[in-house]
Amino acid sequence: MMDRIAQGLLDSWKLGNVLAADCPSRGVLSHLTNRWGALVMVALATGPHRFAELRRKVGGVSERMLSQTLKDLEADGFVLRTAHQVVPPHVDYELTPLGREAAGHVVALVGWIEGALPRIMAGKLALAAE
Amino acid sequence: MMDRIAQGLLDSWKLGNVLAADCPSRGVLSHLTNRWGALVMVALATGPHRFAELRRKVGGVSERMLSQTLKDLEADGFVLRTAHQVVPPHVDYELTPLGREAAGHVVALVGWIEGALPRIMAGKLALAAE
DNA sequence: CGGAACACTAACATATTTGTGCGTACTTCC
DNA sequence: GGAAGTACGCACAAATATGTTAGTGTTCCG
Repeated sequence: MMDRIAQGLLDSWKLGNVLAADCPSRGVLSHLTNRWGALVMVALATGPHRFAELRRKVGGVSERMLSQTLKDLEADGFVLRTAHQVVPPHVDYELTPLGREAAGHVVALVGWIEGALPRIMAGKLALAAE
Repeated sequence: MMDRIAQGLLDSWKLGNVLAADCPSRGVLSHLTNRWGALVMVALATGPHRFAELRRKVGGVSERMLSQTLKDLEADGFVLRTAHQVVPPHVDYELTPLGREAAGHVVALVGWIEGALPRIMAGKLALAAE
């Protein structure tokens, strides 16, 4: 059933594309799926955040990586950066409409992983025990 | 609207988890989202494949990376490896039921990217032109 | 009989990603 | 007055990811 759905999607989208080494979608995919991209999207899915706020929310990210990641996502048009010209700097990051669509899928994937985690871990234990 | 949905999912799943640096889901996420993991899942979504067949289908992957990726996905319980004991080796890879669930989300994300690519590229051009 | 295909693996070299520490120009809090 | 917070950029180091090459043992093909 899932196979039929997947096959249908593959056919309708002519999904040979990403599988081709030189498709531009590879770049976008990597921004959304590298170590921090997905996490930032998840964090932003709940609304606008300031830089330091994001940094605290996404556990383990360094300032450097966060700004890098945000820059990539901004360049892809997923994130809107708004800098208020005040003296202690104040910058807001939020998802664009396009970003919200992307975030929906990322959140779905991440959410599924979390939900399936018990089953995944159980499978790992079974393999390890054999 | 999307925000409300995302917020709801986040709350119901207590999604602080992935955002926490030490959640095991981080590992699974990285296997599904690193350079080749997602592509292999997409390729396998259409049915079982042999090693060399996958290698040809996923553009640009080296033998080393492919076997590494497959091993990771197998360890997560997403891929089932079946080795037929014949003399020119013959090994089949296919998604497990769990893997099919995961692949559904990955295919959805990748598919969306391909569909949204025109809009994404248009946005990039607009930014570059300014 | 030479060569390709199969499904890998080990060793090594390189590329890319990520982290760390420092500096900024100012303000607010104690 | 000293410390901390703000949103980064830069240079350098370390870690990780990826690629390259060569090799395995057999069988089929020309």
